[in-house]
Amino acid sequence: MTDASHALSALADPTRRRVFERLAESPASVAEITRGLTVSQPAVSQHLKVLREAGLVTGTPKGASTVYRIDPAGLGPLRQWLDRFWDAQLEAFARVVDEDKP
Amino acid sequence: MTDASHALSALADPTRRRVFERLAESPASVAEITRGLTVSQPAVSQHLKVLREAGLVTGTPKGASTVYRIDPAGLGPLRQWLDRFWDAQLEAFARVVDEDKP
DNA sequence: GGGATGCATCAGTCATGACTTATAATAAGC
DNA sequence: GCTTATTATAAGTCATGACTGATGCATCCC
Repeated sequence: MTDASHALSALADPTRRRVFERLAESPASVAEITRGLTVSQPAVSQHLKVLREAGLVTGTPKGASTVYRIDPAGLGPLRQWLDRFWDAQLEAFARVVDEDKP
Repeated sequence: MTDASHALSALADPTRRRVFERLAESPASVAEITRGLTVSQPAVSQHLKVLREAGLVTGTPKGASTVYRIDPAGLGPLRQWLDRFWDAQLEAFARVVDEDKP
């Protein structure tokens, strides 16, 4: 029902959102991600851990470094959750229209 | 670009999400919302303020009470933001497929 | 008008989490 | 093998924000 909660709380943080947006452009290592930000490397690793546990990104070891990429299925639950309210809104609107009938 | 940030941080909180979900079913007063939860009335008012400032709900005074309802346009930016990554993912996939060609 | 109800704001408490530096662990290159 | 590079974890600090009770302010009803 609300497995979107993980995605929501993960993406609520601005820094974590920037990490996610960075990976949306192309896969990158932790060092590469860190270069684009103003926080330390451990901070980036911690953010990546949260994003990983939320199913939003995946990390695959590549030699000494680890390449992170977006998990395509990660945003699914959030999208679904959002659509529920979209539908609910349409229902509510239909209800109001219905009440206007004699 | 990321006006979705307000919506994200607003919906990241579980209690606030429950308030939002409650209003998705039907408009309600603050007292009615509070009845469905386990937090105090001031807490609900504070959550409603955040949701209001995020453009997710609207409150209209009705006599002594205030009726809150979902703002249909509120989730728009968040949906749009989400779709950006959906598209980016498709692009990335197309790029990979392209690279496989001789 | 006076009491009651419904909501918002104030002030204060407390937990969570975002960040830091330091350090451990693993892999690559000389 | 030893140094260097890359990442993950540990420990600690600090700010933010979610909650509470108390209070102010309207509005309705008698």
